[in-house]
Amino acid sequence: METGFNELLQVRRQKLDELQAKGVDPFGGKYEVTHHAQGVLDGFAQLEGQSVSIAGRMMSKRGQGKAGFAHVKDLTGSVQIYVRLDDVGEDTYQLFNKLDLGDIIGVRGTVFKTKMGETTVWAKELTLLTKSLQPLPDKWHGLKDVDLRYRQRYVDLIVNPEVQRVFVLRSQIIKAMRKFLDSRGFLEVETPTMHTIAGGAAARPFITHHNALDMQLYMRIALELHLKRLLVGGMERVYEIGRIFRNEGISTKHNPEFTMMELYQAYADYHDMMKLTEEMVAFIATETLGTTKITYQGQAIDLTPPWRRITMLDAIKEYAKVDFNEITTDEGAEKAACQLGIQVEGNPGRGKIINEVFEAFVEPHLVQPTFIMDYPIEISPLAKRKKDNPAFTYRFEAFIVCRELANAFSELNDPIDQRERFLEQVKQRAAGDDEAHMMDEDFIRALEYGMPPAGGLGVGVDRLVMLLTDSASIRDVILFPTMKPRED
RNA sequence: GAGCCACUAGCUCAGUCGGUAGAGCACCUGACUUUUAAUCAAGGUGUCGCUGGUUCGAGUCCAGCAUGGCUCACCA
Repeated sequence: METGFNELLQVRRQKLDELQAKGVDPFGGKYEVTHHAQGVLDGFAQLEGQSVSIAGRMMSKRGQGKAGFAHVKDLTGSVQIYVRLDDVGEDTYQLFNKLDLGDIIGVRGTVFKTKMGETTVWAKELTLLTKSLQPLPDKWHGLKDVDLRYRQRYVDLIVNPEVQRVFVLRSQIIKAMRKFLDSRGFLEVETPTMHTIAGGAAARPFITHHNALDMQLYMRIALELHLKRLLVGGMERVYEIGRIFRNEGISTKHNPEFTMMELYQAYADYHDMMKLTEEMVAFIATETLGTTKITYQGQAIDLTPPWRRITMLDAIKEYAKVDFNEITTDEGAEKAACQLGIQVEGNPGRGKIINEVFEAFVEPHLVQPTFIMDYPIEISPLAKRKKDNPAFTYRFEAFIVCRELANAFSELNDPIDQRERFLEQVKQRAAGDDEAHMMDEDFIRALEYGMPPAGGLGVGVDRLVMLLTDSASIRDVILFPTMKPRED
């Protein structure tokens, strides 16, 4: 036997050896499952006295000498089994006696209700399907250690039922999103995750290397530029749900890799995108939760369309009592920000100052779903310029519980303007802003072939899942969040 | 990247003034043929995150480091 195990691990390995010595396969094979736990509970009226076979992990055991009870947990829930020496025979009863919490078993038996009124499977046969060699966490307190929960998510899923619920919901949310978009004629596509130019967003990329080509590659930071190339190619409605990677800080709202949905619709504008956003979120909520009225961390949120629409400047006027319509110079903007108590470093310019004022004074109020419209051009290098005010763009972000949920615009399809915007970004990059965009000549060339006017939308899928599952941390909606390795 | 906090048995947690390391669950042995956080009796589990320092003596005090959590910065 291997050494260096603590007593608990040694005992389980010893049991494994004993089972094998008796000819029992502790890591068995196929098992005919006719019912799930919840199905047995729900179907009691029809199933009483009938034979069922279930399989799952034994989570509790109460021996009573020559009989005993246990709970078997599967994907749907857990159901009690009743094992009696008289019914299963000496060998099987010995096996049952030796079972550990965490072992995976198959049980065939008849459905009945105990004296205490619990629907239970009265075992006629019991089969060990997988011996568990590691002890489970405390059956009452579960696994609380957050570090361990994320590192050993498999254990978290076994012992904390609400965790499983979140990830089932996540799957349903994404399914509902696809259903909504497919029904509106959007085509799902896949574009490269490794880019020669990391574009489409302001973010630091991960850098990797291709050996055979001996070249540097970036993990994508957005889906945008490839999807827009597809509009040029004539794919009028496209979307992608995909992983993107940003080499930035980790927090309860940020994981280095996360899931984004982006879509592009030819001949639409950002008003269409607002309508689509609110309808899609409402659809997903209804489909998965059965309602558009939800609670997030104790706050009541109403996702029912239409959502509030307000321009960034009007919102600032409302919450900060400053009208940037009347402040047209960089100097004036800087002065106004100073008066509001915002530190301005360098010469960020009016647009970035407006955005900082917005973040400080408006964002904390955006609890209910709100579209903030018309972002400054300086921070929107891929959005179409407003006809009546070229300092702003046809861009909006959707906010819920003070967080950005979606970002969208009427897409810039003027290649000459786009080149100038990229050049401005390149200048900022040269000045030390390593989150500024890179020049993408091929994207410009694509626009020169002609991209139809279009609306585009990006939705942070993880944040949507957080909202709909009432999760406080992004790590609670990502199965295996990024963690530093621990010295074991 | 900065500040604060946490880290003790497989899990959840106590640990007083610096003086031989504790409980519940889990585990082991026994009793119990409708229990349900089953119960009853008996058993003992440990690199007190790591490395140093102070001290006759450190889980406890001090310093550094690791990992995590929260807040902030960056960002979505």
